[in-house]
Amino acid sequence: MARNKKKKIQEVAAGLFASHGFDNTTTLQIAMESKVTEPLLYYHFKGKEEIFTNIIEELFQKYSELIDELPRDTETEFEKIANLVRLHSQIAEEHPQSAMLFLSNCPSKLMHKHHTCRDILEKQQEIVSSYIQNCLQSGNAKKEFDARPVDHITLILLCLVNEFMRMKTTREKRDQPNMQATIELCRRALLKAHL
Amino acid sequence: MARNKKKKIQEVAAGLFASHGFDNTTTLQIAMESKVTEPLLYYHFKGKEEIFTNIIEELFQKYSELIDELPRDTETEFEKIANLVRLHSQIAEEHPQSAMLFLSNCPSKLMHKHHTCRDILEKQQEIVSSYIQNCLQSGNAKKEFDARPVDHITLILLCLVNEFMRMKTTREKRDQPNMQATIELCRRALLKAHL
Amino acid sequence: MARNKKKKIQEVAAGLFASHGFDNTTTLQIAMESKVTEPLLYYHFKGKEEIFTNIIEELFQKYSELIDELPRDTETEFEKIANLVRLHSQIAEEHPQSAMLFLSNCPSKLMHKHHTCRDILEKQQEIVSSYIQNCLQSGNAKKEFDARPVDHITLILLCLVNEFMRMKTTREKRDQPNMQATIELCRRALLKAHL
Amino acid sequence: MARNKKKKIQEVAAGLFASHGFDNTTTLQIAMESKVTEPLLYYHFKGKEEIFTNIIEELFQKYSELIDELPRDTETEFEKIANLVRLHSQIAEEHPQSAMLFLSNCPSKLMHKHHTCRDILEKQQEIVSSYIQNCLQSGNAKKEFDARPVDHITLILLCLVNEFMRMKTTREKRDQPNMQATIELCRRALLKAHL
DNA sequence: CATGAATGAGTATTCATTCAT
DNA sequence: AATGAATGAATACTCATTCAT
Repeated sequence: MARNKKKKIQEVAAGLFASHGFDNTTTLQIAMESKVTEPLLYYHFKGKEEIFTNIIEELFQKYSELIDELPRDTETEFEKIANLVRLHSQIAEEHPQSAMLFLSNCPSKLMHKHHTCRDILEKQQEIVSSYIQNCLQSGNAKKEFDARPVDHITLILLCLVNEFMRMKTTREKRDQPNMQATIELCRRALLKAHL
Repeated sequence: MARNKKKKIQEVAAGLFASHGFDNTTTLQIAMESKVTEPLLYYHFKGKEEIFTNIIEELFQKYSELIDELPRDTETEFEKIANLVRLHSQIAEEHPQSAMLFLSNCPSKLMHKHHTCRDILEKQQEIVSSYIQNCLQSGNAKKEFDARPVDHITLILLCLVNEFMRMKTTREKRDQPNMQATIELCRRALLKAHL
Repeated sequence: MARNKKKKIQEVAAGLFASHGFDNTTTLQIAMESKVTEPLLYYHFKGKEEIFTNIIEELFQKYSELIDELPRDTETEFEKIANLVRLHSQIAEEHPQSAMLFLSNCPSKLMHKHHTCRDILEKQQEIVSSYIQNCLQSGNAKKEFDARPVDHITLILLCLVNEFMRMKTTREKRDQPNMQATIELCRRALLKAHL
Repeated sequence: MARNKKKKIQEVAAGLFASHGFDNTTTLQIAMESKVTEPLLYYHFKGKEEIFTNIIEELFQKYSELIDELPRDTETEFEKIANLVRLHSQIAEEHPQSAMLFLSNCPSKLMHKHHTCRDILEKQQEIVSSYIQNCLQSGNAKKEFDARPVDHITLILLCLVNEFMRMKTTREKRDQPNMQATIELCRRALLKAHL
C-alpha cells in the first residue's frame, strides 16, 4: 500500500504536468487526484520540483532502453534510420503523455544551467544524435549513403525526428505527419543517387 | 508619451515572456521593468493574458508579411523552398525573442479550443503549409520535383522548418543546424532523381 | 488613511510580538487585528521579519533619545546613575510592551551574526554602557566614587539596570524590585566609604 | 538500550531547545539528531511540550541540589552571598546550555498561568530568593550587614545574580561581567560602613 | 520498543486584479 | 493617463501528531 501511493502520485502528476504544464499544476491537484493529502507528497518527495524531475528521470531511463534495444544487425544502415522514425512514431502513439513531457520544454525555471531537468534533456538529445551519427558514418563507409558532412546531416535528421514526434503528439490525427512518407523522404535524402 | 508607454509595456512583456515564460512572468515585473505602475497595465490592456495575445498577434502580422514578401518569381520552385529555410534561419538569428515566443508552445492555459492564441498559431502553420504545398504542386507539375503525396511531404517539410528554427533559437551556436546543409538535404529529397 | 494603516499594523504587531513572541504571532493574526488583509502587510513590509525589525528600530530610536535627554549637568555623578535607574523604571511602567520587545531576546532566528535585530540590541547595550562608564570615570576623577576597575563595574551596573527593568516588566506588582532601594544599593556600592 | 534512547532524546532536545529555541526546534530535528523516529518521541513523551518540561524539571532538580549543597557553616554571612555568585558563575561556564534553557524565558506559550514550566521557574526564583533572604536576615542580626529593607535588597541581589548568569551565558568572553568584581560590589553594598 | 506511512490545521507569501482619487 | 492602496483566492510547503503493524 505504501509504494502504491508513491507510484500513484507520480502517475497522476505525470498526467497533470503533461496536460496542464508544470506551472499550472498545483500540489493540491496532484494530491486530490491521487486520493492522498498534500503532506504525503512531501513525505515521498522533496517538493513539487522533485516530483517532476523524478518523472523525467524515469522517462529518460525507459527511452534510453528503447533506443538501446533497436536492432543492431540490420541489413542496411538506412533500416536503422527507418527504425528510429518508427520508434518515435510508436512512442507518440502509445505514450503521448510521455512524449508531451519530453517535448514541452520544461519551464525555463527548471532549465537553468545545471538543473537535472536540463541535463536529462541534453543527454537524451545526445543519445539520439550519436545513434544517427553512427548510422551515417557506417552508411557512408559502405557507400550506402552519400551523406556529408555527417555532423550537419545528423542534426537535421534529429530535427526531423523531434518535430515529427512533436507533431504526432500535439496535432489532430488528420494533421499528423505520415510515418511512411517521412521514411521515404529520408531515404531519398540519404541514399546514394541511384542511377 | 501615452502610446509610448503602451509600446514599452509590450516590449518589456515580450522580453519577459520569451525568457521566463508566461507563467513565470508577473504583472509586477512587467510594470516595474516598464517603469509604470500595475494599474496602467490594466488601463491599456484587459489583463495579463491580453498583453500576451496582443504580442502574439503583432508577431503573427509581421511574420505573415515576411512570408508574403518572399519572391514569387524564382527560377525554380526549389528556390522558394530554399528561401523559406533562409527566412526562418534569419528570423532565428535576428529576432530570437520573437522566435521563442512563437515556438515555446504557449502555456496549455492559453491553448484551449478557441483561444486567440491557439487560433493564431494554427493560422501561422497554415500559411507556411500552403506556401510549401504551392511550391510542391508547381514543382511536381513542372517535373522539377517528384514529391508525392504532396500533403505528406508538405507536413514533413513543415516539421523540418519548424524544428530548424527551434534548434537555431534554443541551442548554443555550435550545436545549431546548418542552413546550407538543410537546404541541400531538401534538394536531394525533392528533386527528381537526376540520372 | 494610508499611513494610518501602516501605523496600525505596526502597533498591532508590536502588541502581539510582545505578548505572544515572534514565532507565535502569525501574519494572519496581525492582519485581522489590524483590520486589514494579509497582502497589505506585504505591500507595506517585505515580510513578517521586516515588520519586527522595523518595530525594534523605532523603539531603539526612541530609547536612544531618552538616554540622550537625561540631564548632563547634575550636581553629582551619582545622580546620573540614579537617573538611569529611574528612567528604566519609568519605561517598564509606562511602556511595558516596548520593554518586553527589547528584553525578550529576539528569537535565535533573528539574532544571527549581522542581523539588524542583533545589531540594534548590541548598539543599545553599548549606549547604556558608555553612559555608565562616563559617570564612573568622572565620579572617580572627582573622588566622588571609588569604583574600580571601571570596565567591570560598568558591566555589573548594566546587569542591574537590565534585570531591574526585566523584573519590573515581567513580574507581578508585588514581586517587582523597588526603585528607591536599588538606587540606595548603588549608592553604597559606588560612593567612597564615608567615614 | 531503551532508557538509553529516551536519555538521548532528552539530551538532543535540550541542545536544540537551547540553541534554536522551543519554537524553532521541530520534532523531526529532535528525532533525526537522536537517531530515532518521530513516533518514538511520542512513545516516551506525551508531546514536544512534555519533552521540554521534562528537561526543565530535571534541570531544576539539579539546580536545587546545588543550592542545597552550598556550605551552611561559613564564617560570615557574606561568604554565602559570594558563594551564590560563584555557583552561578560556574554554572554559566560549565553548563552554558542548561543556563540558556533556564534563562531564555520559555516561550510565552509555555508560560501561562499554571503551566508546569512557569511553576518551575517561579520555584527556582523562590529558592534563590529565600537563600538570599536568609543570609541577609542573619547578617543583619549579626550586625555584619546593614541591609534593609531585607525584601527589597533580596530582590535586587536576585536581579544581579540572574543577569550576571545571563550575561556570562550569552555574551562573548571579553564582554562578560567579572565574578570577583561582582562579589566586591556586593560586599560594599551590604557590609556595614566600616569606619 | 520501534517504525513507515499518513494527515489536519496551519503559515508565510504571491499574484492578478480593482478601487478611489 | 496615471497611481497608491488594497484585496480574494490561491499556493507551495511545514509541523506536531497519530495509525497500523
